[in-house]
Amino acid sequence: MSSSEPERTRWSPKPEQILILESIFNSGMVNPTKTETVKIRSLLENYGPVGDANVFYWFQNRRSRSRRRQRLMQASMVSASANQSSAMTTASSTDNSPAGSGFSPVLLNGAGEDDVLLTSRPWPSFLDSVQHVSCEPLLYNSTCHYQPGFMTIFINGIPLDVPRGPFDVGDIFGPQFLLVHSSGEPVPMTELGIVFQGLHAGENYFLWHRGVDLGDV
Amino acid sequence: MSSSEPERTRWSPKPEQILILESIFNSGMVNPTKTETVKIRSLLENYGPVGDANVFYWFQNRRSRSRRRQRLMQASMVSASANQSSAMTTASSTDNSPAGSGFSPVLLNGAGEDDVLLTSRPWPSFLDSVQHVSCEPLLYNSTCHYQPGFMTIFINGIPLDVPRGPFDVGDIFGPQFLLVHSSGEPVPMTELGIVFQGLHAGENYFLWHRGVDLGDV
DNA sequence: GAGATATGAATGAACG
DNA sequence: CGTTCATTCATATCTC
Repeated sequence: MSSSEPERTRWSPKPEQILILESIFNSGMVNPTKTETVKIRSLLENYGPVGDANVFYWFQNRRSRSRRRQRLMQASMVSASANQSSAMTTASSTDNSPAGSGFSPVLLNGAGEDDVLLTSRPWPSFLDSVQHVSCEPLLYNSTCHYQPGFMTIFINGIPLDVPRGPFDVGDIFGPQFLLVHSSGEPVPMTELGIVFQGLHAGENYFLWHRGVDLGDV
Repeated sequence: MSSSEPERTRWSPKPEQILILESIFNSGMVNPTKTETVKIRSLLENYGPVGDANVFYWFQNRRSRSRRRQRLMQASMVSASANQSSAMTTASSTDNSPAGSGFSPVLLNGAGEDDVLLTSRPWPSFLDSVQHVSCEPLLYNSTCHYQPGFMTIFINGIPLDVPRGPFDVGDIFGPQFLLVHSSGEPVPMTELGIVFQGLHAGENYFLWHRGVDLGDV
């Protein structure tokens, strides 16, 4: 009977899997090839059942929604010139970063140690010693303490307001950190630790602890 | 402390905003473009803070749930269609309550039924003696027997194809019925029962039995 | 004020 | 790739 077990369950990525996927995406690999997809899948399998299609769809959706959000944001910016007061409003979520939902630092290694995926990119063992800094476009800050001249970034999912323009890295993050763009390029700063260009909304950075060697990844 | 409790509050549309959204949806614009979404958003902002994403989600959910309801309704109606000949020519002022299937005949007034909610209208007791005619925009006709020149309407959840243009009411529904728009206005027709303007996709009508007095609601 | 319902938000899957 | 569908999660609202 009727045994056609409906059982249609769609894939629900585990937190660890999401973290891996986000890390990969934010590292710049936004559109993995078939081969890379398979590698990623095998990495994810250490944390639960997952298929290549799931990985494929995940990246497809991630790209799509990332762009859509940017588009919507621009559109709303255009008409935002009208009403000052309440300005940016509600809606929700930027993206991921389930702040405080039992996430820990960064950890990426853990399981599939051997043969880490991303051979082509500066991806890392030093990952577990850095902080992930995500500069969300500040689209939806319904809750916030937003104030002009500042932007909200997320460090490992925890929000923090920083100046939009130049600022002192040591002042904000502590003297032991450098900022590295997700591309691998360090953010230019003076020897006094002043970043002139500020952080770019929508980009991802890493807070790199000076003690770690970046050269040999 | 410090508990910057994210305090994620989700958008709660104001009654005026819901009315606007419902009006737009019922006028046939069930899937606004991005540009239209932005315009709608700015319209809604006159009554409270709202973002593009809210509008986007609202329409997406509205479509989805409208469809789901139609599906469920049809499904539960199927069971009831066992005997009775063809249909609706019998003004079912009598309800046959389908044993505990949750749904019964028409009743629209009941709870916060979906399409109604415009409380300001002359909404009446004679409702339970009429047939609910919903003109869904025929968006999703994957299943259907759709053919050009016709549109699908739902009478108490049962689909029926009618011409898009003028048609003879008596011919389609039987001589004892009039069509009344959900606003309470009868649909204009000649004394021969010909409706010239046809039915408007997305609108809701009632098949009104001529024996019932419309005057005193 | 606990449970049921309504609904905003999110997202996996898939279509065109 | 943009868009849409279906399902699920989370929370607001309602009811007893």
